[in-house]
Amino acid sequence: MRARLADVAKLAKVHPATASRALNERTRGLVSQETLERVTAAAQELNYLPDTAARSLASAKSSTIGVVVGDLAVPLFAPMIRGIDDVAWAAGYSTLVVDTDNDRKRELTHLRNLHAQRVDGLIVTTSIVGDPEGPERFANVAPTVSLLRVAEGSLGPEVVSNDDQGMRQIINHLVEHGHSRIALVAGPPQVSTSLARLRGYRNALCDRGLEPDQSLIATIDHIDPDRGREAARRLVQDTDCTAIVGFNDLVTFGVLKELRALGVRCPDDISVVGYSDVPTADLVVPPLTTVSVDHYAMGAEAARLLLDIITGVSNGASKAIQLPVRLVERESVGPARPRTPLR
Amino acid sequence: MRARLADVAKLAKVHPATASRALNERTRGLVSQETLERVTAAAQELNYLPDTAARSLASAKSSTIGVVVGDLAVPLFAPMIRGIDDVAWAAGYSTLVVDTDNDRKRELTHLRNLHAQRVDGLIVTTSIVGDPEGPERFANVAPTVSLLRVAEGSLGPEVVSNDDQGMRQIINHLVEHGHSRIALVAGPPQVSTSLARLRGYRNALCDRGLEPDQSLIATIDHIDPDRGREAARRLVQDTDCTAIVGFNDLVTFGVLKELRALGVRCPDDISVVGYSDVPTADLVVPPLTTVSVDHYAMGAEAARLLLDIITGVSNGASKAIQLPVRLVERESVGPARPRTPLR
DNA sequence: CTGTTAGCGCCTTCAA
DNA sequence: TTGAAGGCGCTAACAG
Repeated sequence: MRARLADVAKLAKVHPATASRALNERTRGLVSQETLERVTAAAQELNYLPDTAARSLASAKSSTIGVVVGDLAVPLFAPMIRGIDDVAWAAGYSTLVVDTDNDRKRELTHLRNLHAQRVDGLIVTTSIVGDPEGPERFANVAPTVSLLRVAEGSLGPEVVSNDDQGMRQIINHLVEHGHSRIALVAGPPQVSTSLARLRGYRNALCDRGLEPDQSLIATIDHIDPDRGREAARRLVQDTDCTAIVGFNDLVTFGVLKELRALGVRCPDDISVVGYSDVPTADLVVPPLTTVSVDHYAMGAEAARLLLDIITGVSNGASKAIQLPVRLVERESVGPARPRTPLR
Repeated sequence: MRARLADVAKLAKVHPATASRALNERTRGLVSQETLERVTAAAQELNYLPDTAARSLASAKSSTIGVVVGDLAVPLFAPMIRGIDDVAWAAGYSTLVVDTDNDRKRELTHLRNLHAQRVDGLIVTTSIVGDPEGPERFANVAPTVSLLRVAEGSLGPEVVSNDDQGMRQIINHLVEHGHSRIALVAGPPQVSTSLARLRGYRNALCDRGLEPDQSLIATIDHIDPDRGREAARRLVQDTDCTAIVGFNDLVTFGVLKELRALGVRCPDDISVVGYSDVPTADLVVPPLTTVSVDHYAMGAEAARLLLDIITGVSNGASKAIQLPVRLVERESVGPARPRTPLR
């Protein structure tokens, strides 16, 4: 059978309580150097691993944080989770990630489980804009940090990328290549990043003295390459745009595909820019110019923020962190070439 | 404060033990219909959620299975994890997935944690061929099912895809298009799928009366698009191959990219086939013909197998499940056109 | 079918 | 600095 604390204590010839103190980071200071060594040695020898269940029960904390993700298949989550993991682990916390498949019912079930696990905190990437009970549902389980997507309006702690900056970089880059008819494939409005990027797009255009033209904005209701294709078709057929900015890389892949299907060359006829810099962005044709977001850093930052809140270092009230982004120039942007709508 | 079992019991006017029985799937039969209803109602009313830690401690089982993954960013893991999740949940088990970043030290740390969590079982996707202590390291923690990759030689339960069938389909497809000089970018030999696909390739060629030619096999030491590029260059320059089969889609994306860089058209000059059918496989140029593996099903199957072992339904001894695969024809394969090495 | 009685393995007061 | 005692919330025998 596995070694228990009592076994370690016996081997070290101390009381279990003392062994406990020696083995716990936080209480280690209460123990003499010598016993500490004896206990540590004994634990090592017996290959002792504290039982997390017992520990949670006794200490009334799980040392676990829950991570709620909408779709693990979205490539940006992998680095993000690693970022979370790394700082959580360093602080002695485990991480429990659940994939809701973007399904409300699944989310609820998972949330119940996280609740039952008594997670000490929550990192949520599935916030919906304007969802009134959303934030509460999470906060009801444990202190929550919103990551990537936010509810907009709730004032909880959050970590997002600086989409205003990102859009500005894109627009500047495009304008420098002579573009002035710049179209946007805007994401679904219930996703906060859609709004943030749309705002950034408008602001950046204005800053450059360009009038935002509503007809150049194609809004999609689903983050999917096919919606990107449809949007691109409309844009190419109905407008004289010389550049298309996609909501994110995935959608932009669809844009690229449709352009090809339409016989429109990129970047010769139309320039294209994505957003996120997913790993395959430089594998498509042409390699996609896009905005690189440091998802690992975002995850790490969110974990740090959450741990500060959990441990009481910060109350986290309405602390909002915005991480910088960076334009990655590849081959999908070229000089503007004036064109007329296809039909 | 949160409701405890005692609160529910009091409200339902029964003993806590009875409430416990009523609330547990397995012991529910031991309780009268009427008390069951009372207890359920009380639990509902108090919004009772059993404390998993206490439950684990008392029952000496965590109802949790650990999933060890090498790199969450690899797209096939998302559906796989969902498959695992779905059947695990249905059986009342939670799932704890850890990303080892393909790093041995990280794997060890995570394994320690899973051990401390007292996971009831393990699904491992990071098995290394010929690693003698590998299987033991895992088995030491909990009953283990190998998924996707196996250690080859250990006789534990495992779930893999039928790579022999997959390769056969690819080779047949290619032969039907007139190819006979078919090259293979073989994966790293410590990965079991590399070996399985290599075997499948050889077998399929033989079946078609084609002599396997060692010079047509380029082995890479890392699963990475860039290695795919290098391999493709060698193959194109040094051999007269008219088709290239990649170890998996990611590597094959690199092959495609290199062909383009070399001015070799696909599929006009050289046909290309991938493996796995990742979501972006039809977004590249040309859309990639590849073998579709049902990763969701693989995950589900693995979870089922593991649960059978945990619950004693099966001893699982050397049970090996092979899931069928299916060729997805897109646009990267065309008729063979004889060619000479580029140099 | 239900109540009683003991812990599960650990942490955390309290005293010494 | 260490030992003693109690309990975290639940399940699992065993009676009844």
